[in-house]
Amino acid sequence: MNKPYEASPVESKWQQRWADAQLYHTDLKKAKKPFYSLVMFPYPSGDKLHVGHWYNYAPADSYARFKRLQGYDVFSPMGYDAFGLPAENYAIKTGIHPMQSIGENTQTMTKQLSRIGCMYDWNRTVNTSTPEYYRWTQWVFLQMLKHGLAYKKDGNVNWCPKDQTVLANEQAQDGVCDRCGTAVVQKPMTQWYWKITEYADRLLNGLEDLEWPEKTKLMQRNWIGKSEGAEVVFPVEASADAVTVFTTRVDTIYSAAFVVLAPEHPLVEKITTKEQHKHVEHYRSEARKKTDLQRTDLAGEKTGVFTGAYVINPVNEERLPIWIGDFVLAHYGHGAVFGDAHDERDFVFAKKYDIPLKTTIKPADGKNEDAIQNLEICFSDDGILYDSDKFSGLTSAEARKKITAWLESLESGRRVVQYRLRDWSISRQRYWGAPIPVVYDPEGNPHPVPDEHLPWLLPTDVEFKPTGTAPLAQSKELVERTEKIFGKGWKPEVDTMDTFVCSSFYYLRYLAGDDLQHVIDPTTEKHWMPVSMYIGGAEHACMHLIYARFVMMALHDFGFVKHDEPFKKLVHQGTITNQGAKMSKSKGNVVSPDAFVEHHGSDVFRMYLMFMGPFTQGGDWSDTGIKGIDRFVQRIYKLCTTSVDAKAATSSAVTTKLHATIKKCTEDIERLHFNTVISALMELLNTLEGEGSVHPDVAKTLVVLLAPIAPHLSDELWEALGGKGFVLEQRWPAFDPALLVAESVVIAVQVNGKLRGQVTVPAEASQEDVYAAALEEENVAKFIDGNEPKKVIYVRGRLLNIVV
RNA sequence: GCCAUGGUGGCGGAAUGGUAUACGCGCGCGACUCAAAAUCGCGUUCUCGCAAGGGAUUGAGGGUUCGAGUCCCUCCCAUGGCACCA
Repeated sequence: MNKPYEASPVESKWQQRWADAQLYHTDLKKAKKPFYSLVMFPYPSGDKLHVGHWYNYAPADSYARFKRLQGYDVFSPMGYDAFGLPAENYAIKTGIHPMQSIGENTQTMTKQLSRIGCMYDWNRTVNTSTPEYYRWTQWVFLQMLKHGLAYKKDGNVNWCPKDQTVLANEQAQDGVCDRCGTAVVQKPMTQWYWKITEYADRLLNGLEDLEWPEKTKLMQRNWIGKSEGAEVVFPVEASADAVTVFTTRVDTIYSAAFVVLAPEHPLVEKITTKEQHKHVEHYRSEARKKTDLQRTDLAGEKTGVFTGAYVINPVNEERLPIWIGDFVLAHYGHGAVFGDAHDERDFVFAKKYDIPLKTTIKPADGKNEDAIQNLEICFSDDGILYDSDKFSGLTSAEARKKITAWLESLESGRRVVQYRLRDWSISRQRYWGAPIPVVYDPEGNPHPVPDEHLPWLLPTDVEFKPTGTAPLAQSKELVERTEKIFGKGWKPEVDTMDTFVCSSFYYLRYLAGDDLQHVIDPTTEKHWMPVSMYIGGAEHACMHLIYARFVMMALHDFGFVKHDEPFKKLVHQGTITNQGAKMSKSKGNVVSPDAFVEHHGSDVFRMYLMFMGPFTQGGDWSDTGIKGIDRFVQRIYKLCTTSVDAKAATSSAVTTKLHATIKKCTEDIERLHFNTVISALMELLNTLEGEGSVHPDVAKTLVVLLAPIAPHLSDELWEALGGKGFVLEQRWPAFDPALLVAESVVIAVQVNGKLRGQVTVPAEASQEDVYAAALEEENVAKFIDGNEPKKVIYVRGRLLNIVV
């Protein structure tokens, strides 16, 4: 009687043996074939790991194990992105210091992570909230400052009234706070910014060579939002002032009918006439009250008011009224546009306010020409110019070039490139983050904290309750420290850094270990970067994944790293939902893996998640079917412990299946299709079970194929089969293409493309042989019905189609 | 509105232009058992037929091809992203 496989004791036994043998410790210096396998590090929350964590980490680990079996020196680290709001909010609620709760959370989380059985090298880990780590966050800031990429600016910032902090544009998409969903308001404030815009072109061009999902690249391209066009200067009538506008359609300039400024535009106050002053002021104060969300609500009608002033169109001296409208964005281009009949939005705006329009572009195909000229419909595509002086008759594309050149010669315009990307605001008025290492002299000028004072410690004598000013402002210790080092009257910066700064270079600090001399030792960086495989959520497409690229490029330019892209290959795992909704604590639909892991073991649970479907697809959670994986594990255990016999013969059918399985597993793990890897192994098991007994070599190969997806079980079986060492120290099997073809094959026989029978022939049979065999088939003969075939198509080893 | 991805049994899903529905779940029948669970065997897209076999079928409709889930066109639906960017 055979014993069933008992996962729990076996799994803890192997986890202990792996740890004792330091099996997952990678010697970075000695590695000959480095493979840097990285998953986005988690926030150490107090909640237990949920199904989503397992769905993310287990397949990533299986891929890393596969690479190790293929002979790579795999480095697979894990750590914690520990600064941030949740710990601080928890502290506000309970009074427990974030340092304490984070410390406890990382401990329990590490324990839970080890239950998955991942090959993490815990000799090198990071916790972004420790002084040893954030001294480097501060160092990066100082480097940015030194190289002119960090600056302080007054301006409107995205402000979350609930979290009482500033948000980066990337964190305030759709006008709501990405943490709590509260509507973001604009608030004037002095903030530190990093000049990510200086890297816009490189961030855009660098995408081309990255093995990233096209979708993600597209999202970054849209976020950077490069657009080429022209700047045109419109002098204000009877004034020395001028309005500069940006346009991508300078070919339409002869049809310009009006100009619209953003309500915040600095010229508004100066140019507004007495008669219009009241209306304009009223409109501006209303605009200020609106949130960004309201202002960008597409359903909302475009509104505006006339300022009473006019500009002169430099190309034809026409007088155009100046309006203000809140659909014009102050921060894009010059916060001003010209309006004309060839833009849908302008067209509607002009009709609403009875501004006279004229057309100067006609469609090349002449379609709807009358309706367009009569201003019944708006033509906004490229076409042919008319009524445009010497440019009449040109196509839009030609006209754009020539008009721009002409404007340049008149000094009334020039070719420019605009980006939608804005500089990264990194200041946060929160406690639980890396302090910005800056101090102010008595005159209020900022000075960097010199490197020798790093880490510039986060003070502990503060209240966590948000008041709208930074919590660090209350720290007596920080003020005393500043005065002691820099002198009387010097004051510390009291803002902390956005946590995305911490995570923008952590992949270097894993490699650096406890190196306190360099952010990363150049030899190690050269050898190990960029990350070979980076796995994480798609929600970071325009945040972490763009910041990390920017910081890597900057560090490259400062001379600290050789590479300028951090992540060569990127994959996003799919999302696991519950009843169609994303799992979240607030919805109360989070599924805990604990009960399943306890009952079936980690291997079964890992495989079950992988068996659900392709890794990048995700899916809706359901536990029906976990039994199927459990049966698979029991059967494979039974086969390897009771049916292995050194005297067993290996049939050619088994050999063919084995090599086909090796091929399938190799290819499908590479493309992260673990679901089909598992079904291929099930098919192989079905074949082997039909054999009675199995040769140890075959069983061992099966176990190695199983190793990436079921690490504990495969080591247990490897040992049971008398294998030496750990299964992970074996080599991934190679398949022999010659053995993929069975001795005899089943050929499908079609008549006129419809399946009418099957014949079994030797693999090397010729078309004639197969055709002859097919005619013997009663059903095939019936459908040919004595007709002479017009055509016979033979696909070797697969199919014969007889056309009559 | 624009862009992207997808739509296959009762369910999760599989399929280099070449036997659609692999693998698994579930379900049905049988074996073992006093019985049940577990396990094992057989069956399981729909439909007509006792059977042999026929017909239909990959969101809908067209097209290319000896042959289309796969390629092309039109449309419908779902999900994700972007969305006053001049």
